[in-house]
Parts: sequence; C-alpha cells; structure tokens
Amino acid sequence: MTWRRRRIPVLIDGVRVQGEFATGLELVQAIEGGGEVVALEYGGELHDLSAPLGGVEKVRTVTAISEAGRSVLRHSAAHIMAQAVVDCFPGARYAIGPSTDDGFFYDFQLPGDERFDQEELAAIEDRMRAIIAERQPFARSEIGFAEAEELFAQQPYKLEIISRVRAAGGSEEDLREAGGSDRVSIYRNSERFADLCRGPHVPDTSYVRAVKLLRTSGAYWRGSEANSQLQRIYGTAFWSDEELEAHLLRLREAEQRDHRKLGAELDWFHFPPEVGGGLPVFHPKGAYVRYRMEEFSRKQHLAYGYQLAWTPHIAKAALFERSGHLGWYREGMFPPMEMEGSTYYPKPMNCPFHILIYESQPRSYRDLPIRLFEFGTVYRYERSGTLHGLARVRGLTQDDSHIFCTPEQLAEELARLLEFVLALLRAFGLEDFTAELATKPEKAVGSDSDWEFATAAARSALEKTGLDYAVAEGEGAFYAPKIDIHLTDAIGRRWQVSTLQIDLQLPQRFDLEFQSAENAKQRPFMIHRALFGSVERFLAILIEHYEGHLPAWLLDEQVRLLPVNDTSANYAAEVSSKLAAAGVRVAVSGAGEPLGARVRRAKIDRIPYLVVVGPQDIANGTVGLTRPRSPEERGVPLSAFLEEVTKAVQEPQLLLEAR
RNA sequence: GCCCGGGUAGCUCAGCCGGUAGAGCAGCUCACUCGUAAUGAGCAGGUCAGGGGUUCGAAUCCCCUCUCGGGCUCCA
Repeated sequence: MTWRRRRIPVLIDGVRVQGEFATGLELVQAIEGGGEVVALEYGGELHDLSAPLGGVEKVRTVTAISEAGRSVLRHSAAHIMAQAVVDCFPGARYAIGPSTDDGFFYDFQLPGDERFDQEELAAIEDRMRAIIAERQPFARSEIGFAEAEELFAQQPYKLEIISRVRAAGGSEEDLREAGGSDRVSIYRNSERFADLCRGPHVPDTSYVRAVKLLRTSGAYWRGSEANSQLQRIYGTAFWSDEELEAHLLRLREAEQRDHRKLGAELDWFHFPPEVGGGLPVFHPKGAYVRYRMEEFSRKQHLAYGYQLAWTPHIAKAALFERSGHLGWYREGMFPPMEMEGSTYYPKPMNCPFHILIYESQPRSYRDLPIRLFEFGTVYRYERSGTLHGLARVRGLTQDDSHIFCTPEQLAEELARLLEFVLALLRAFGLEDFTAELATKPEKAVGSDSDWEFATAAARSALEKTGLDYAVAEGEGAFYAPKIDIHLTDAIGRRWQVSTLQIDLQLPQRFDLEFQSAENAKQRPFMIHRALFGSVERFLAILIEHYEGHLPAWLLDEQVRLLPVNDTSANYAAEVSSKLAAAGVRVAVSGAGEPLGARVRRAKIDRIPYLVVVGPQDIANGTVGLTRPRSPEERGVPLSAFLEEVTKAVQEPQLLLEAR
C-alpha cells in the first residue's frame, strides 16, 4: 500500500512541524528527542511508528519513559521473551503476554509439560539479549482468519483467541480489538517468530535496552482453575539500565520493609502453625501498638457522633440466612458448628448484628442518623495460597461502622464520613490518597433510581472533599455503590485502606424502617464503612510505610535510656522518673553490656528516642539525644530535652470539631 | 485449592557422590564499667517438620502428609 506524501504541517504535541512524512518513524526523526519516541497517539489510539500516517494532522508522541511508552516497551519485551522461549524449547506453546504495572509476563505450555527452572531463566534472558542485538523489526500485518488459523496451527491458545474474535463478530468493541471484522493483526519479528497481537510495538527489538526476568509461577489459562495451568515468566524492561537498576533497588527495599520480617524482628506478632494459617497472635509490643491504634480510633469516633456497639463472634444460621450471607457469601465463611440442635457460624461481617441493634426498638426520624461503631473481629475463609502476613488473614478486626440515616441525610453523612476518614488517616502520618467511586455492576439488586440516588450522593461527597478520584464503572458490589480510599506509601506502592459502601439491600432484607416527620413508615439508608480496613492490614501498611519506625505515640517504649556506666545509673533513674511523670514511656538499659551493643539493640528495636547519659551529663545537667533517623546530639539540656520529647510523643489531638 | 521453591539449635544458615550434625547470633554463667550499630571466655542447646519406603546404614534418595514462601488480578 502506498501513501501520498504530505506537505501540509503536522501538529506534534501541539507544535507545528512542516515536512513530508509517510510514517511516524520519519516524523519523529524530524523532531528533537524523537529517538526516545516508541509510538504515536492519534485518533484516540496508539499506533506503531512504522504505520502509514495517511491523513493524520495531529499526533502526540509516546516516549519510552512515559507510562504508556513503558507499556509498549514491555509488551515488546514480552514478545521477545516468547521468541526466546520458543528458541530454547522448540514446540513450546505461547498463550498471552501483556505488560503489567511493573513489567510484563508471558504464559507458556512447554513440551511434555516441563517447568522452567532458575538456570533456564538465565538462558532465556541470554537468548533475549541476542534477539535484541539482532534489531529484529516488529513488522505488523493484517491477515484473514483462515490465514491466521493456518499460521498458528500449532498454537492452540492462539487458535482459541482467533475463534473468540471471530465469534464475537459484530460488536464495536470486538471490532476494535481485532482490528477488523474479518481480519486479525499479527506482528512478525523474524522468519522464526510471529505473534497474534493488537500492538503497538516498538519499531525493532533494539529499543528494549534493559530487561530482566524475575520469577516463574503457575497461572491458569484465562485465570480460571477450570482450565489447564500454564507456566508464567515474569520480567520487567526499561528504556535504560539506570531505570532498571532503580527498579530492582526498589524491589530490594520493599523486601527490607516486609512487615512479616519486621514483625518477627520487632517481636510484635507471629503466625503459629498450631493456631492455623492466617491467624496471627500478637506479642506484648505488637498488642500495645494495636491497643493505641484502637483507643485512638475509639476516642475519635465517640467525639464524632458515633456510639459503640459490641457483638459476638458467632451467630445462628438463621441470622446469616436473613442477611443473605449464606446465599451470596457462603464460600467466604468458616464452616458451621452444631450445638444443642442449632447451627452456628463464625461471622464474616458485622452488619447483621448492627442491624439487630437498630431494629431492637422502633426508630424515629429524630433518632437518625444512628452511627454504630465496633472493632469487630470477623472470620473469613481465604484460600491457603492467598494468605499474606497481616495483609491477608482469616481472622481480622474491622474498625467497622454502620450508619443508618434518612435519604435526605445520605449525602451529608457521606461527606462527613470522607472528611473523617482523611483526618484519621492523616493522624497516622499518611498523606497521599486517591479515591475510587465504584458504580453499579451488571448484576445488581435494587432499583435504578436508588442506585442513581446513592451514586450521586457519593459523587457529591467526593467533590466536596476535593480528593482526586476515579470512577470505576460497574465495579461496585452487587448491593452497593462504594468509595474506596487508596493510599500510596513511602516507596510508591498503592494499598486499599478504607471502604464506604451504601447498602441498598440489607435494609430491605431486614425490612428496616423509621417513623418519618409525616408519620409514615420509611426505609433508612445504610452505610457500611471501615477506615483502617482491618486493624491487622493497616498495621502491616504502617510497618511497611515506616520501615518499622512507627510514630512514637503508638509504641510501648518511646525512649530508651542508656547510662554509660554504673556510676551514671542514679542520674539515669532520675531522668527516667521525670520522663515517666510527664507521661513518656521509657525504659532503662543498664551498663551490663558495652554501650555500643546497647545502642545497636535499641536501633534494631527501633526505639524512637535514644538517650545516653554519662559523667559529663551529670556534671552539666544534660543528656545525649538521638532522635528518630537523625544523628546524635550531645549536651542537650535536660529541661529542653524533657520538653521536646514530651511533646514529640503525644498522641495526635482531636482531629475534627466534635459534633 | 493449583504450579514452583523451601522446612537442619530460639534466629540466620552450612552440611558434596548416603557413613548417624556444624557455625554465627540469641540464651545462661563469670569477668569487663564502657560516650553512640556487636567486650571476652566458658557452658548449654537438635526426634534434621511428621510418617512411610529403599539401603548394612538416610538430614542426604523415593512416596505421602503438614507447614512456610513466590505466583495463580492485568486477556492478542
């Protein structure tokens, strides 16, 4: 196909460029920094640089270091890996190989159902480098179904994809996916390797400068256990070695922050096999941190118009039948227990219990909103392979609350709630949040008008806070639109913490009502919400975010006093009792061991304030002070030290005006 | 649950081709009294995850179970 050369100017990233460009490649060669461009965006889609420009007048460049550019680069790296695997394992079948947030993967089925091992990974990586050095072009072409089926005759997974595209036929989306109603697109790197792919790709393999294969795992075809398990290889690729190194460093850092490792090192908790997977026991120091977290939270809730509730860990089957949990959440529940002819279940959620409190007496509009709060421990069956330290457990404590309000109050309650969530999270020193509004999924209960009403309330609450939020269309629970709060930690990882859900189902199932001002029976709205999410998971996030150096107010030991020698012991005791009198939690580590060893111990224990006192301090009325993650400072006057530390270890103040 | 990799002293780990177990740290005892990340010496510490099998002989090889870790979300 030939295209007429164009003389009219093209707008590149908003800048007018004059010239004759048949393809994107020619175009980017004409601009500064064009060598780092891996694809172009026009007509709302990404395109190969090699694609003919046709009548395009406006383009945006996609550079290798942009997020979209990285995805292109990594997707190309995935193809290179597949080619390398096919080279190393003739007869290997390749399934799918997308880019991911941090890299890419590709799934394979090896001849004789072989698995990859570590040395083979290195060999594949070497082979990839050879392919990269060959500068193989990523050549796109479009072929008919029949031709594609012939080309991929030995590739059953590709055939399956082709037949799906073929069957999908008419819909807009499928046409876009497949690049045409009667054709599919393929990329050919060399005579030896072609892959079915929508693209785009970098112009040739040499664009993939820095690549690293990371791990292998099993993965089901199309993610379903009903299908065969394939061998997946994860890798990552960057535009430069420096970027790759920085990424690998970040991975090592993340390992250092692993709350499971730090939890053991700090002696905060562990998971005894005797108790069972996903069931943590908290040791004194870890239990203390929990206690502080929970007490702080309780205090804030009480000041902010919540009432406490307390409910048991198990209940009869009838309650969960009525709530519907036995219908739609049965697989997430622990198995039942029989006693005195009744069947009991450990609770997977607290809501049914709070509803029983609501309906324990007739309610008037004057009573609403009713906000019930509880640290409720729930039990959920999580598959053994999904358990992960405190971040994914089978017994967890939610800082759970259910708010019952009138329809008129809903928007205001949500706005208040969001304000409260953010204030609470900020009190723990967390700052970087985003929100996600999840809307009605295809399979949902409740009327459209209720969904619209609830979703609009959620949206207006989000607008009010000014928080950045994304809308996840159709991602809501079947019974509720929800707002999820995500937080970005110190090394850029995203965690979901709080969740706010507007329940459209339970008030109906339990036939909840209140007496309105017009003396009519009306149904209340119900909001579920957890701010920490779960205490366990939130603690895990704090540990990883702070690398174990949690804010002092949460710790059972805020100051450790180290007398240099025994003659300093009395002075240390004096300083210690002054601190204790001021409400500071302090311990003394006497001169039984050399000072260096005791300092080391205190640092490993991550005690925020380290205080060394010796003869010079006795003479001058001073202390030697090491603040969190700071160098030591000698000769700090005792009074100044007391004032500073007493202030620094204080719990955060009340967050919001009480209501 | 499934795939892969582990499980040796409280912790971190060594232990080859099968010959019946070793280090550092932690612990205990004694000495040392010290100014910011390990003072020295001594002592004690093990059903090599559990069970079965092969073998003259198993931490080591084979099978089963338990348990821990990496994945199983990203759809050409």
